[in-house]
Order: sequence, then structure tokens, then C-alpha cells
Amino acid sequence: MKKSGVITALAALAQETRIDIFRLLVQKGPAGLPAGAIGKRLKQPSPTLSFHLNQLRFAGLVTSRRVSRSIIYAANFAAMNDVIGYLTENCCGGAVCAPVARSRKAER
Amino acid sequence: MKKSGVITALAALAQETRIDIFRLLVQKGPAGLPAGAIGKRLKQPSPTLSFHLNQLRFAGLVTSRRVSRSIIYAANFAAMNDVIGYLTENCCGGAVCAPVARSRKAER
DNA sequence: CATATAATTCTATAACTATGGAAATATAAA
DNA sequence: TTTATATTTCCATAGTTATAGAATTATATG
Repeated sequence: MKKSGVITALAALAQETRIDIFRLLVQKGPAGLPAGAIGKRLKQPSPTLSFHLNQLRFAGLVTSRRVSRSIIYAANFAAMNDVIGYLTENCCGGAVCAPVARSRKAER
Repeated sequence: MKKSGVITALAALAQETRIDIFRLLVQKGPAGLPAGAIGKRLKQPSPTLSFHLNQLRFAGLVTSRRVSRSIIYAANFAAMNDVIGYLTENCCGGAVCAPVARSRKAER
């Protein structure tokens, strides 16, 4: 994965509403969720939501497909994996983020 | 690690000059590099560099210590590890970014 | 075709981020 | 204590991002 793509993906995730959207879609798996359901769940007005979904899509982190009147968004797991792979290889000393040992567990 | 801290770290890395600074510091390891050397290497005027170093420090991704007239910056590997841990746990289906299998290798 | 629903695009505005020159601060050495 | 070096802070400006109402587009149904 190219550096510019990683930067775009990090920028997409570096925003409260968007990381919430992405985590929700990760939970939902490949089935995804229609835009309206996402907005309802995260209490966002439709133009705001549409803006954020576009950012995520532009970054390649989500896919979208129309099903009747709804547009279903789903997380692109492969893209996220690439981002994590890049960070691990380039922004850490390798697989375990050398030279410091594996740290405490993730909180909420 | 809390979500807000992850967002701050992602925002810090989602910028060309800053990801370059961070990668350089990762290469240098715990010994780090003085601000001036970073600026020379990345061809950035000192106020611009100082601004970016501050962002990285605020995000907890780098540490700084004065040594004589220089200020030495170093990557905080533990912090980066936490960020990667959060992304793996919350923005992927788990350790291998389920439900899609491990993908192609990282490019440059 | 009229109407309802789902989502987007348009647009204005507010807020935030990046850039870099000039000035200030900290430390060291002559 | 004057001068040089390393870095930061101050400030103005330009550029980018987020928000949400109003209008528009796409699809389905009576």
C-alpha cells in the first residue's frame, strides 16, 4: 500500500463520527447497513452522514451498493488490513513495534 | 487506549510531513534525532517543523528531551503499539482483520 | 402519474489546520 | 558579556474540513 493511501485512510478514521461509522460497519460484517440505519444509530442528519460516508468511501475503507431505495455501506476489511500492515511495517520497528515490548490491553 | 487518544494519534499521522518525521524517528530508535537534523533531512523551515513536532508530541507519539542546545525527539513505540492494538481490536474483526483473509504485502 | 421514501448534491458558514517570516528564548562558547 | 546556535513562540494568511438546511435525484408503490 502506498503512503498517500495510508494518509487518506488515517485522515478518514481520525474523526469521531467516521470512526464510529466504521466500527459499526465492522461489527455488521460484509452484510453492511443502509445509510439511513447508520444515521439513525449515530444520530446524524443525512447530509452530514452522507459527507462522512463519502470520505470513508474515497479512502477506500467502505464499499457501497444500491439495493432498491437504500444504499448499503460495508467495511472494506482488506483495506483496513493494508493500513494496519503499513503502520506495523513502517511506523513500528516491525511485527511487535520494536524496540519496546508489547503493551497493555486496549480499553474502550 | 481510549478512542479519543486514538483519534488524536491518527490525526497526527494523517499528514505527509508528520508521517515522514515519525518514520524517520522509528528508524532512529530510542536514540532519536535533534529537531534541527529532522528539519534538514525533511527540508522544513524551523517553525513549520516545530509545529508538526508539537502535534506528534501532543498525540503522545514522540518524546522530547533537551541535550545542551538541541532538543532530541524520539518515537514512542509503546504509544504506536497501542494505536495499532486499538485498530486491530475495534476496526477489524480481530487479529487478522476478519472476515477477509490476510492481504498483499506493504509497498512503499 | 402522484406521492412517499432514501439518499445525495448544493451551498453557506463556522471551525480548524498548515505554512513560514519575524521575534523571542535557551544554552554554550569566545 | 558578546556572539553564535538551536529551537520555540507569535502572528498573519491561506487552505481544508465539518455542519446542516434547502433543493434535487433515484426508486418504489398506490
